[in-house]
Amino acid sequence: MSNILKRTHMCGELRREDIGKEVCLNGWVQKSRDKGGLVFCDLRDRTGIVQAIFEKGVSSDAALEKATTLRSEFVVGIKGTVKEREAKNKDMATGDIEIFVTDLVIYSEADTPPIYIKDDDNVDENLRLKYRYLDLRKLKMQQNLMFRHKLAQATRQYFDQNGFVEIETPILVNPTPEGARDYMVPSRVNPGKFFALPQSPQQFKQMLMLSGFDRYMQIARCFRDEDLRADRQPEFTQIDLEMSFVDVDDVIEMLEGYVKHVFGGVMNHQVSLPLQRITYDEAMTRYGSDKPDTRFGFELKHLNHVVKGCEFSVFASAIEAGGDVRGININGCAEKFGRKDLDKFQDAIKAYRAKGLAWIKVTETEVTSPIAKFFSEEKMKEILTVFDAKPGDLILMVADKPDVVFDALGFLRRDIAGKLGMLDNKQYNLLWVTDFPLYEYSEEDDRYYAKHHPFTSPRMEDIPLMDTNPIAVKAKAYDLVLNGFELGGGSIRIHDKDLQRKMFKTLGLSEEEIEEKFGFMINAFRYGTPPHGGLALGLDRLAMLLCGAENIREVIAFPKNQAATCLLTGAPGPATDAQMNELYIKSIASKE
RNA sequence: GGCCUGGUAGUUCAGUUGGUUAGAAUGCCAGCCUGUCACGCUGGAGGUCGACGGUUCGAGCCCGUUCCAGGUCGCCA
Repeated sequence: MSNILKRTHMCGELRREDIGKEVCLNGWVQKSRDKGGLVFCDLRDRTGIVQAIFEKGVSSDAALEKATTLRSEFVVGIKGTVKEREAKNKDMATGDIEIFVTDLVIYSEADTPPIYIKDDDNVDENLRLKYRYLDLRKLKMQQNLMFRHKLAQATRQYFDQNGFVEIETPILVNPTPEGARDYMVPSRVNPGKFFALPQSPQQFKQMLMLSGFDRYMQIARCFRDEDLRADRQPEFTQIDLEMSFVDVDDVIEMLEGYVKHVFGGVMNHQVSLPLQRITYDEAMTRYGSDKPDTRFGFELKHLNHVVKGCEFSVFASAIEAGGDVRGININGCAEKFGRKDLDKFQDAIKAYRAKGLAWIKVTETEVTSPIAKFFSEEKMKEILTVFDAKPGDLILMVADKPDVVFDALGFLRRDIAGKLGMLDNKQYNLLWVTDFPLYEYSEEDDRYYAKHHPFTSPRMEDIPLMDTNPIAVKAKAYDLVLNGFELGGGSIRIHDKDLQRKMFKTLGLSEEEIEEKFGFMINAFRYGTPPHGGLALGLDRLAMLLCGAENIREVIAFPKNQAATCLLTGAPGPATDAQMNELYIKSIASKE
């Protein structure tokens, strides 16, 4: 006969209405308090915690005796009666009731765990990942993963209701020459050849459009062998979708419906549509970022026309070299930040290759600035006018190459807003950034790369510029941004074989490379291709932001650490000589 | 690859100008306790101060090297 108690309820669900019921619960001992003959035991499962009580006369002698041996994380089953508490606990959801236990089964005992099973411990990440199975016992982690489940359910529901078909695409794919580093998988039956794990299902979903599936979606695992960040894992999950016979507005409209559905459904937050749209150029000039956080101001101002040819050589020479002078007005903070703070700001933006930070403090009576001596009173007034400066304001300026200026100021405005407590995490500022450049230029490699990916369609009117002025070509590409985080991005794709070939050529691919890597695609376009486009959203990142978590590991059950290893299992591990031989891999190149 | 922060008891941390036997809280162990819920009381165990080297009469502390972790820049079509 089984000694497993048949569960009647979950721990965290019991309430006043259940008083009088006979219940069976299974779970982990959160904490046991032996008062000497009277034993309190907090029992935990994924729904919450409930107090059980063992007392002479109520509990069997055997149960009472076993109860005194209970320690944290023992796994037990109890049978008993729900009663109203003598002493209620307002801080517990189940605080009005407790279980008077008649019978106790100890399924397994537990050593003292190396980490505490409670939400607010700030134990080392190392230990959390090594003992992930314990870390995941925390109610917070369980709630995060259950939230993620709901998010995925809501996602499937919405796209199903809108006629999307969920289709799985391969995990073993062809290595790609462009883009992120691939995770490589050697092929045993094809000596010397390799699969890659997909960075995204991009080409397969486009093939599905060619096949006529019309609307596709997939919650797809993707892999990129790049360095990790707080919001970046080497394997991650995308909500991937593609639609036929659409242009930019159609995809955006479909996604806005999704955003409303999800925020309403899992967050109980009403999103008003349509969402704000700004162009890439506007995002950069106003916020210094292609994923602007619009929960606060501090917008960038352009100063070139005012300070061009001025005596302050840093400004003048930056402009002469084709660069920019821009700044932000930190309203009312002239007194808030002292010399030390300003030095720290300057150090911080050096990470973005900025060389220095110029500042102006405005008070009722005077203007203080280390660069004031370079400007006439008149000029200074002009500068202040650009920033609409008022007494008490602090103005920060950077002069450098345009991208350095944007990066530095984009960082500063958000960093300072954070320091000033202006980042309200209950506020959800969603917006679209549109009209991205099709290309970006790499000085290092002296060539153009696709800013999004090489299947992105340029705006029709910009096609002639692909040969003459590539950097000016705008793409039918769009990103969805939430509070300064890129939730996802997409584009209308090229569906014309000649245009696709032209695109590859402008990226510097040879005929042979085009044929080898993308020949199937250009060939496929010959047989009737619907205009199509789509988008991919980062499910992990979305879950993270909606949970209010600051790290993506908080919403992934078994994440990798910063070195892209799994501390729980030790992956990646070595292969045996026999395995290596079978895969025709001779030796490991030394890392020099 | 660069930069920043950190590494001291099972855990989270403190550790002054370099100076006796390295502390606290919590956890753990034993005993007591019938209304606790951060239970309480009494007692106890628990340390290669990340590692190696150097300076010094003397190093947790200073110097060098290195390892590990987190954050970040580059990178992430």
